[in-house]
Amino acid sequence: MTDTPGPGRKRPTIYDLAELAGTSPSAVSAVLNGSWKKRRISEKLAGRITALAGELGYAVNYQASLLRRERSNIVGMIVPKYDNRYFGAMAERFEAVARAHGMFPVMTCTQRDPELEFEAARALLSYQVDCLVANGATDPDRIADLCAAAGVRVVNLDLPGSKAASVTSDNFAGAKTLTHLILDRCRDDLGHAGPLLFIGGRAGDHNTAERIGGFRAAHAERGIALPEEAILACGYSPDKAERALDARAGALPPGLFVNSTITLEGVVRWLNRAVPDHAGRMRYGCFDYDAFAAQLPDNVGMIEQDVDGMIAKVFALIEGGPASPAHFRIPCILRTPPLPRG
Amino acid sequence: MTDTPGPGRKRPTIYDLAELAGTSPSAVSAVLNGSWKKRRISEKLAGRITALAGELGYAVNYQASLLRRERSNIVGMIVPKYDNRYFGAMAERFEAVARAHGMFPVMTCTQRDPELEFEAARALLSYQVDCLVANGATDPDRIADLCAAAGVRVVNLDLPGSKAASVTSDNFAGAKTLTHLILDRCRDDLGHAGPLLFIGGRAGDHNTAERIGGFRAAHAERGIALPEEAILACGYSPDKAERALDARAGALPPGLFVNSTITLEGVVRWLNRAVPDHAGRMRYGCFDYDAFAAQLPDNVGMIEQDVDGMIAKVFALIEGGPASPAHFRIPCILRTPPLPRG
DNA sequence: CAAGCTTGCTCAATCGATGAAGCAGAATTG
DNA sequence: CAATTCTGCTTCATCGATTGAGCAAGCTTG
Repeated sequence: MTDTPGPGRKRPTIYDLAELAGTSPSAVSAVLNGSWKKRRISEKLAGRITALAGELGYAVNYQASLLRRERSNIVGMIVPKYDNRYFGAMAERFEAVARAHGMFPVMTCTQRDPELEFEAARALLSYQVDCLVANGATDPDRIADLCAAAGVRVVNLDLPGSKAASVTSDNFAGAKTLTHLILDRCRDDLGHAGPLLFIGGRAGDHNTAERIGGFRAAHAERGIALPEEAILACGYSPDKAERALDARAGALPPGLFVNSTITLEGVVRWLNRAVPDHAGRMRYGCFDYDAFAAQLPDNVGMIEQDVDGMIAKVFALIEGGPASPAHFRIPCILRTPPLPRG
Repeated sequence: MTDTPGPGRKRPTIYDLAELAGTSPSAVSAVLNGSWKKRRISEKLAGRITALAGELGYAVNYQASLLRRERSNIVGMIVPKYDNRYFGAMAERFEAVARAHGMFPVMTCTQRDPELEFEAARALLSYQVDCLVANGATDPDRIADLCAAAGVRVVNLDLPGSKAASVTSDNFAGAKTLTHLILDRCRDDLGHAGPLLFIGGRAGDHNTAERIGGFRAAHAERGIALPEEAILACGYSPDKAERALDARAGALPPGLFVNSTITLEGVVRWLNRAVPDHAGRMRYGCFDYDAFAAQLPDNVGMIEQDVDGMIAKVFALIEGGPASPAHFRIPCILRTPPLPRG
């Protein structure tokens, strides 16, 4: 295909192609961007140019192309992390759906750093995104202000903001459902009436707060009093969970609501270490999904966030008319083990 | 900060700022891109322009800026998938290191589709990447040709190619080490001399082939004969593993080499279903890492690929001089359970 | 066969940022 | 005080693709 490939070569431009084909740059441009029929370029010339472009490995310069167009068709998303199932799936789904809508997705990972978050948003604006998805942004309203000044639409994802439309999981409802399930199983399998222990996350965290709300609501609906010590918002990491459990006074209730698989990792480690005979004598559920964690014998259910549903809603908002700062809560999916255990 | 934010606004340009500040566009440009000292713009004017830019939420138009510069400082990477730990970690690490090197990372996910792979590479070229990382590309040489024509450097990652430098895990050595470990534990804990069963992956797959090579080599080093049926390259998915195990004739050897955590999921499911009393009577290892899988009682070790090391090598190649199509194999990390089991 | 339409192109302005070259006016020097 | 240097700007061409306007040749039509 390529003549004599080698580094240090200049990328061919429409001017190069025009000279080689003995025609004008605008004819080349029209042929290569598909507007040639409209611009009455003959099939013959079009064929010649296309073939030449193929030979030279021509690729448009978007920098030049987009400078001239008024819409870029680029959708940007900032993401806190990739290396966990939830945000990884978000990133992947976002890409696929953007492409299906004829847009070009650009993502950037902010490492949960609020300053980087803002800089990343500005960088994406500089790439002339038509639209920005602020995924898990700690200060979405600051980003919304920036985008408003640039006339760029924003949608918040995973964490809500007040200045743009927001799509999140229905953390409250999901947590309430899961809490009821764990309470049911504690009662049926172990004869334990509650309350459960909530572990993991940060109380200041919006989603954790909503989940704690659901956790409390489920207890309230059953008339179970919930002492303050029943909420251990000790952070997410396995180590923090282990240390929090070590530091806890009093007997461990046999029912646990674990706020993420990361935390569950610490919980399992702690159980294996500190409660040698725990097998079969605990019931827990986790707000997050992991295939191996789902197979742990005393795990009675996991909440999986509906990533596809959330991304679909995001694109509906992007395509839809002028966005009001509404908050859409997407129901979560409860995953229970295939067979009942005893 | 912003006056009256609202959609449909035009992004401010240096021309807008120049008019508002009563100065020329090039002064504004110089101030905003930091070259103002060199261009002898007064501190006073610089301050005025900077303040104005802040007020209006100005962000450079990279399309225009990059069109004028000769290097873009954009590094592109194509990735097969995000939603697994390995490629998720790759993506995240790639971003972080690119930023640390003062480059802007752009990634695009190819869904393991060879055609999309090529199109994605072309799209990244259109974004004027200075350098492209072809991660897990099924046809890296085709991409290398395309890039050579554009004078863009390529580095292959995870899967090697012949026309550009390649960085992969040392799959052979990793698999050999893991095989020896499993054989040791089979002998010591269960009195089983081998051979093991290899399960998962596709034999045509470069990395699987290398791992099978390591698996064979370990057996050969111990003088253990390895029948053909000991290699079950049945694909990666849990279902395929389950079905392959169902279809297998003869007794299951007590030692397994599992080629990925995805496959392990199926293996564990099958064991739970088809071998009720398997606990404590099996030893297996997995070429891949997952925190929960690591806690499975009969799992004697997992191979974690050294993502940080691989990405570091990739950037060393990017920064380094003219790249020869050498193949660098990065050693894997063996992760064994913290406490010996019996 | 002149007037008008169609076909198949080319011309030239434009998008926003950049930076070499240039140009007043002030400051310094001999 | 003329010559030179320095300061602090401005002017303008440029990057590559796009697109409205224009133009020459060929074809219709009355």
